[in-house]
Amino acid sequence: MSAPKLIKPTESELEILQILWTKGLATVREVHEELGATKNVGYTTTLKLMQIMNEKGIVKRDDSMRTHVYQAAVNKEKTQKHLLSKIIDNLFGGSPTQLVIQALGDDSHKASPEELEKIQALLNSLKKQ
Amino acid sequence: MSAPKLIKPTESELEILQILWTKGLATVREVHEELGATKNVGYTTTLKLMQIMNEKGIVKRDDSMRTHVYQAAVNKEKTQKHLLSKIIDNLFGGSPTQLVIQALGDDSHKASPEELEKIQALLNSLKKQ
DNA sequence: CTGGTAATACGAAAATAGTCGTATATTCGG
DNA sequence: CCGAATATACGACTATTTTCGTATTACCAG
Repeated sequence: MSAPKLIKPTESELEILQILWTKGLATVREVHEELGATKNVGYTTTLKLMQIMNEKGIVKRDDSMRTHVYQAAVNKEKTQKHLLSKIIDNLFGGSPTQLVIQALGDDSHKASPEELEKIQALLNSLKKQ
Repeated sequence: MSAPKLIKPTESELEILQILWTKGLATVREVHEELGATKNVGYTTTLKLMQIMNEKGIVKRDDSMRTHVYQAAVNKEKTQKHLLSKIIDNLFGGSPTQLVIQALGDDSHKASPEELEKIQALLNSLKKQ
């Protein structure tokens, strides 16, 4: 079972994916400990989750060693795009503009001037079409 | 039980909320029929969902008539902002810019020139700070 | 070798979400 | 008044997600 066409990770799975996307390779223990920063669940819970994700094809693992090494099997940008698309439909009635406006206006996640420039650049290229 | 501090509507609840946000007031049947455009579930399913939402305080209803009339009890923008904030953390590692970039690049939800102008306007006002 | 630590496997409980059937009540046309 | 249509209430079944206990196996320090 390789990478599935339609990926719909659950919330917990997303937390794990984020860690894997950042670290590249990681053991269950490493993931578990990083999770511990925000969450508090048992080790076997994390383990089980990652085993399930492996079955679903969301992650891959190298089990040639006693301590298995995991990595994400789904592309970060693709996954983000896919889920975002759902959210645009579910939460913003299909309007990405509304989403962008809310996101830029989110006081708890302010964008820096450099980031605003990035968005400006993208906006410029979109306008040229 | 009035409007709860932390609102976390499920997917189905979000679909119903969207309809209520648009219509303002609506009966179960009206919501159900609008839902029927994209989904296909039994009437009592929609009813039950809305009853549960009422218990949770997500919607309010006027049951002085035989046919109850519902309305959203949570603010649209607040809810969007709240959920978006979670998504920024869960899916984009806390970076709203990444989210905006992905959203604007979503081919299945293209933004019109007018919408791009709106975003430009917002961007301009953000840059002035 | 042996006991303690750490790893995976696995089953199953607990929590959450979604679905619908059936009972019952109300309304209304004829 | 009667029956069909339409409402709500409510329980229960299914599926999915999250959680963890327990068993088993591997590794290592002494």
